[in-house]
Amino acid sequence: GSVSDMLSRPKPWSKLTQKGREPFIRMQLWLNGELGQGVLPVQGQQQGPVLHSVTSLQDPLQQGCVSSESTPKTSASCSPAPESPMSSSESVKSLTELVQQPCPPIETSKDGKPPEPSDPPASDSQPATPLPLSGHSALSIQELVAMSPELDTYGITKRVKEVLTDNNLGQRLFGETILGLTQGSVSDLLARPKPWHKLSLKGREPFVRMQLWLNDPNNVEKLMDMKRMEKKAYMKRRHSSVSDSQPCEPPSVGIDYSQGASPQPQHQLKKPRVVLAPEEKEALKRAYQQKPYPSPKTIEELATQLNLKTSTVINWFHNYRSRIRRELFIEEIQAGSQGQAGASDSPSARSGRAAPSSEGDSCDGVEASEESGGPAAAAKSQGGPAETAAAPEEREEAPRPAEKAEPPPSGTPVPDAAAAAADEGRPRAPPPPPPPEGPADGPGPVPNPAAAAAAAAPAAGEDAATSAAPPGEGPCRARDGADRSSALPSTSAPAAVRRPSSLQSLFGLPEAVGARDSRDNPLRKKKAANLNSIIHRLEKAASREEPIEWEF
DNA sequence: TTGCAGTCAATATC
DNA sequence: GATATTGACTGCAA
Repeated sequence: GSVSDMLSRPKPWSKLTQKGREPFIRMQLWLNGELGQGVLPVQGQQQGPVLHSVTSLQDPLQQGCVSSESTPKTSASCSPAPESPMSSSESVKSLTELVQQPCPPIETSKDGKPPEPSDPPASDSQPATPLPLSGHSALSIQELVAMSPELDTYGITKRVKEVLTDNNLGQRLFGETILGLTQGSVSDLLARPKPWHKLSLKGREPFVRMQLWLNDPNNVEKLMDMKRMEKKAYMKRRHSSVSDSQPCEPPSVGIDYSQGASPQPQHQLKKPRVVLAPEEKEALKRAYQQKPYPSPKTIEELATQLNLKTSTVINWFHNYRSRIRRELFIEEIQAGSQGQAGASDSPSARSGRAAPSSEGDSCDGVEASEESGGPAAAAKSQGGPAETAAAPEEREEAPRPAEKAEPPPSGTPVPDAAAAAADEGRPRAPPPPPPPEGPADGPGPVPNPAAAAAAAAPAAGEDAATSAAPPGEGPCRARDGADRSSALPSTSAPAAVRRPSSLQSLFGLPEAVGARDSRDNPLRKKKAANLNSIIHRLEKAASREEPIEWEF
């Protein structure tokens, strides 16, 4: 009966208690083959050990995150190769060790990368899988991910960034060597980590890897070695190619996809990257504001009017929604941590980030923030409607320059921002032909895309929506204050509740939540008001469209 | 079929 | 040269 219930109505990980997670861990182990023996000791003596191990496993990861170093526990060599039929308890145990060891299990050798077998030590058995994981460690990672306690993704990335920066290590090297990801992904991950509970198993993997890496006392040295080796290899390549007077190919490790065949095809295969013009983006954003989930027909129209492929429009919406969502997460986290510790820690990290980084986008985030009203819900409800709701809020952000990043660009718009700002400012967006900017920029591929888009976008009725954002501006963090409470849920709330102690230190956002708000009170009030209107509109929209549980 | 999470990889910026 | 941004793609789930 329990099984049936569990299989048909599994609770989300974050809602489970330690005990409640156990069955899932078992299932995961089973799926991984670790419990294949079919002799899973349900109850009985074994149960004890199993549980014990499982629980104990939490520490390694957490510790690290906290700053442990405490017990580098250098357990012998890493060779607890699971694989072999071992009892679940054993397997778990081995994992624990794995994490604790100053292990550096992950190494990469992505294609031509010179990575050399750098530290053959760790890799015992199995040849590495395509990814940087070495043999069994790949398996272990997955298991670790499955059983890992909630990790402070923000804290982890923060530390990683610090370590990388302090040691002058690049994201590319780190990503390819430690995470098995490309530079762009690493950058994105470090800049916009999603909260643990919002991550899928796969999405958690990089964080577990990072945590393991942070726990490795020799992490930096190892990377440095890699760096050196890479340099050497590069020099060698260069030398040889030069001496051979051969036009050396791009340093890109000469991936030979082209092998065998002529290198030509490669070029042809390359699709030129589509780069949307600012006007086009504006138009799309505007359309998004009115309808975050446009119908195929609308997409079609948009594509036509903007002279883009429908797939491009579709992709754009997907990406935009998802990125806005992420911005939201970050804001929540940052807000949380800010409140708590002021800037202390890593000045660079947070502040730097917040401001400059995604500027325009962060602003998007901003918009996102406003979504907050819904967003919270959105986040919570996973996408769906909530977002829709949120969306309306979106106002175009003022893309570009720094200032906007700043706090109170509100009243006074900035050049381009102006347009956008205008929109917001100008209540009821619909009235005024939305795209004043179009012209400004000059000859856009599309005559008046924005307008077109706007037009295209149904939305109609709730123009209100558009206007949504009152003078709000305060793009980023709008929601903070007000919404925070509700929004936060995901990220911190649950966590905090669950494991206060560790989490606290890990996540660094204690109950301070409320406290920090004090900072920009004025703004917050405004935003709060903003939220109200947003909520109002959302509810309206809700009634009209889909049923949702609006939780504000 | 649709939406989303994760990524890649080409570009843009710094 | 390193990092940030972003359009596109893959795989999965509902």
